[in-house]
Amino acid sequence: MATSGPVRATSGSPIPAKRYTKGDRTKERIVDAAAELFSKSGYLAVSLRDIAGAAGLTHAGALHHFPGGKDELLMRVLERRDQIDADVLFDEHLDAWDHLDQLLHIVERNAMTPGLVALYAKLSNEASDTDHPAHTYFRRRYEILREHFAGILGELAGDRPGPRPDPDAAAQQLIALLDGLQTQWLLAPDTIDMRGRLIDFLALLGIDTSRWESDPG
Amino acid sequence: MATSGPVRATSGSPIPAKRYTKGDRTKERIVDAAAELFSKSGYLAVSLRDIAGAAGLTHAGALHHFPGGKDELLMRVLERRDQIDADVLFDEHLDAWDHLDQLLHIVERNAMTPGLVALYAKLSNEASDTDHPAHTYFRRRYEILREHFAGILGELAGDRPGPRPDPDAAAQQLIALLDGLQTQWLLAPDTIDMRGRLIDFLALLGIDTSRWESDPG
DNA sequence: GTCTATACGACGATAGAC
DNA sequence: GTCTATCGTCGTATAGAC
Repeated sequence: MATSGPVRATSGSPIPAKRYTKGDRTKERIVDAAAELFSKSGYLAVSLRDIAGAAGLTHAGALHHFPGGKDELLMRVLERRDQIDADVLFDEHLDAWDHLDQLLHIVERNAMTPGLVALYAKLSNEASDTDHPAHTYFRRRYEILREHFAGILGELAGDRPGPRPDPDAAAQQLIALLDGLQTQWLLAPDTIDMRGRLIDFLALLGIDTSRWESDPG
Repeated sequence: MATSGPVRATSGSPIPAKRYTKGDRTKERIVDAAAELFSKSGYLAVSLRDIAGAAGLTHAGALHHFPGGKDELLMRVLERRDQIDADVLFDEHLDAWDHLDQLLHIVERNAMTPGLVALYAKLSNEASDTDHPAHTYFRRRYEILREHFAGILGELAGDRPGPRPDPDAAAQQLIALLDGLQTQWLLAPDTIDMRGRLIDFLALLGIDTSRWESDPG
């Protein structure tokens, strides 16, 4: 970190905050277009030419900004979305109950953005191949989520009597339930109430779910 | 069904059990190759030329036997595998406890065939697109599974006291858990004990899991 | 009925001109 | 920074040899 600044001694201009070049704006346009098209049609059905066209250039032009090609573009879309969730999930000022509230909110929002949910669902399974471009990304993602929910569930389990289930195992189950519900919901949206099944599961864990009993207002 | 037999009157030979033509054998070789390649690399990464090559002919030759192309080949692979599971899952001579035993066995077998598990996991999420070749297949598959486990869980819930959860909702949760555990297990096999987490969940439902307490012998 | 040869359009990707 | 041109591969389709 100590060497990140410009150090050219002979030049009078230290190359300062030349933020937001034309290329940066183009990059953003491309990622915007990619996010919208991926959300609507998934990853595989969208071509680089489609994305570039929606952003107003050719596919070769887009490749100049994202040398990694379609894969890199995908990662940028994922990271941007993840940042939003991370901000609400990992707010350290919140307690365990607030964190569960946030989870409920994310589930409710997901139910309104099937495109992006489908993208994540497809990718998290494609990425099981070790050499998939998003493999380490998803491995790490699940690791973090598991740790996060294990902490929350462990905290809440302390509130009540009875046998104490392993919080890490419960976190694995919770995440698995969320993913699996999405699979069924994407296939047949009308038959699956993701929010309801999540609350059911929390109740099975012995958590007081009365605060979420009625439908979201 | 009444018209399935040969009816040629003038010929002395009624074209009887001329089973297993050369084409049938070729068909089988192609499906075998497709199953192996799909299991190893998924559906999308495998080309029709790869499959045909592994079966010893050109891609055009394979298209003669499967005019539906790659899609039809996929369905044949899925149907063949499903037949095996269906035989053990839907045996009407078994009671609810036996059915859960069968489920445990399938989970244990799955833990030894990651390729095929990965194929199913990827496909069931790809197939969320309405026009995917396997969409209706998976929709129906989940419908059947849900009905199956709802019956089992409803039966077992009757055995014990306390509040009666909706069997259909519990079945959705059970299937979701199985799918979601697979996703995590495929990404990081060492960190996930699918059998253990399944038993945990059954215990949460109030089912006596003492019969599965120790590791499989 | 079984299969090869060949061609089409679209894809991801690269090289090099402007 | 963006383009055109080009490559190899994909799924698919058709004609015709055997």
